[in-house]
Amino acid sequence: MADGCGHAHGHGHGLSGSGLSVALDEAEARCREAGERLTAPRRRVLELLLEYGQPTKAYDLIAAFGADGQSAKPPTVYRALDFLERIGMAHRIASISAYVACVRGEAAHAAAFLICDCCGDARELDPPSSQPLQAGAAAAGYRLDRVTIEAHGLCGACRRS
Amino acid sequence: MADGCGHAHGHGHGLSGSGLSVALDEAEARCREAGERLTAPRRRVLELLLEYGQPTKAYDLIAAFGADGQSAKPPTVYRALDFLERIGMAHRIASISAYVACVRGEAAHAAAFLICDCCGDARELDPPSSQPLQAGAAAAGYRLDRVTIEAHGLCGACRRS
DNA sequence: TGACGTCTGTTATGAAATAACATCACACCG
DNA sequence: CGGTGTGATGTTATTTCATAACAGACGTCA
Repeated sequence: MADGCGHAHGHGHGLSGSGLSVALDEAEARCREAGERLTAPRRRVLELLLEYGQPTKAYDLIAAFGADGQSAKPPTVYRALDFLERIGMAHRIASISAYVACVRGEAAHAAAFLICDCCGDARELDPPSSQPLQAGAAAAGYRLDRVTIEAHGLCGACRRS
Repeated sequence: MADGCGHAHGHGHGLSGSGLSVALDEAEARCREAGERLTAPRRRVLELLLEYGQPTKAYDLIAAFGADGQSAKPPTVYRALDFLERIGMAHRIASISAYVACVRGEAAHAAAFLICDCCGDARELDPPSSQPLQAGAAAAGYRLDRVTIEAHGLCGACRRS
């Protein structure tokens, strides 16, 4: 978490309790529909991401993976993250090397993030129309596959303090 | 360079010879105007980026840094990259952990990239209007600072082969 | 000329991600 | 039911990417 601004961080918007269970069960159902399996490690990583509700480092997930305080091995978590990303239940925010859960119902989709450089929190937006970008891509001969927008700045809470 | 598509890569658009010298001299002039110094390591890193003309890994720059085949130490290159990025003469493309020179005349600016997942080449576009994004940010209470768009896909050459 | 800010050189370490391979679980089909 | 193939996991090790920390050099401006 980028710091240096002297105020409380970690504003909590994560799921817990029944909200978490429900979200996980829905995720499992969505996977089944898509012919995919939400296996134990995948489910566990998704659970952690949903609990945290903010961009989380892969190694934090690795450290928190075991219910008993045991770490996972890196590939376990990275593979789960790849899976979740592939089916659109998580995103990687490359500019901060972190991962967030995504509750949108779509498979891998374009994503836009507002990222607070102070508290490290992020908010996912509906991406603005990619039409101008598509036009630019076509003009350059490119065929686009996936687009990510990462917008850095300060969130309201950090801006005011 | 992401590969696996069985055809030639490394389509060459880099600077060399007098074009390179001119670009470097211009860069030096622009720095001076801005009250910044294009010191030797900074100039060398910019030179390498301009020569390559495509996204380049930091450690490739490190390896190529010395004219005599000697490597630089990582901080030397990372500091130069930070500087070049700060004044808008280079960009980091986070999704592929690579760096590119930028010849636009503006200080640190929003950037949009088309990135070919096959040959690893990238093209910088004028970013589409950030207005919808700014609106979303304002609604969420964010004040934006810098925005990067990274669009992955296939370039014309790779798509056809 | 001396004090300050900035940049550099260097050593060392930390953080992020993947390679490679053996093993396991499951669906499908004969 | 048992074989077969595909995909997922467990495990060890390594690679790749980036920064911390500190000493010394350089320029500049009072």
